[in-house]
Amino acid sequence: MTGETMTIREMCDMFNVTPRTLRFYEAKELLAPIRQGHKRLFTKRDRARLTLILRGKRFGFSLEEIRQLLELYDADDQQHAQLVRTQEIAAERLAQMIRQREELDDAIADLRRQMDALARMLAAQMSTDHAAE
Amino acid sequence: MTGETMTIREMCDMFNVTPRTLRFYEAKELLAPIRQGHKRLFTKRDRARLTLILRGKRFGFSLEEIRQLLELYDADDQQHAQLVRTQEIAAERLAQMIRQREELDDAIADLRRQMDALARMLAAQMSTDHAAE
DNA sequence: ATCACCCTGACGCGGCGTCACTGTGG
DNA sequence: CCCACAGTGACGCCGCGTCAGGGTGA
Repeated sequence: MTGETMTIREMCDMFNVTPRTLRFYEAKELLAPIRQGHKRLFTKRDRARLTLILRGKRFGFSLEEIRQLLELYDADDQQHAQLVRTQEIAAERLAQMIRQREELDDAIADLRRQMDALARMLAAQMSTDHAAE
Repeated sequence: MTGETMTIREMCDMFNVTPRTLRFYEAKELLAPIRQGHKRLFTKRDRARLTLILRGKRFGFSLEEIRQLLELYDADDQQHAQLVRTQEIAAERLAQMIRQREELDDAIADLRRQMDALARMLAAQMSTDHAAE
């Protein structure tokens, strides 16, 4: 809280994650907080990386894939080749997400059909023996 | 293959799952194949249950939830209360799936924006020093 | 001495994949 | 005798949650 670095608590509050998550990301080499004694101190760099990590997760990348993307991103200069590679990877992910969306739509339509069938069974029951109750 | 029962291979081919999956479902008490010696033989009942299991998975139910639904479904007579309960559970699932779809849509839109930004960076690069290459 | 927070193991879950090894029928 | 298939453990993966137990500073 010297303005520069943050404790684990502050990070958690800022990004809405748990301490366990931050420690896990460190173990997986996604973050690299410095130490004050045995305590972690998260730098601006960690903040930037965590932002990218959480964004990557929303897109459905695995942590290992995210680690590799961060590596690309980390090379001092944004080389042409790296940007192109990133673009390819993103395009693949997008395609998968779109497929996923189609499957989800199908499943939703299917579930609605099942629910309709259920509703019909209930209606049929009502109009027979259970009607007197 | 006496027409009545099927071997694990036949089941796998029919439902497009692996032997490991069928054994796992048995361990979780979702299926209950009979035995011929030490070999499994899957009955018509197993086929019906597996159909429901795979359908449940598409809807995003956990195997444990599916087990409970199969229990309801198994009670000899389709009691009114059971159907109503099933309807409630299905409605909750449907709501979750719809939320999930919204999140997915947001993520897709977000990824597209990121990709646009990337494309602009590449375009900017092209129009400067790398243009000569 | 208490309290609040930090730390480090280590195990658990869900849904299987993947060995390694042992029958068994043809 | 061999091969293809069946079986049973048991461990691995991913992304953490959740203890248990110990340290540290106010």
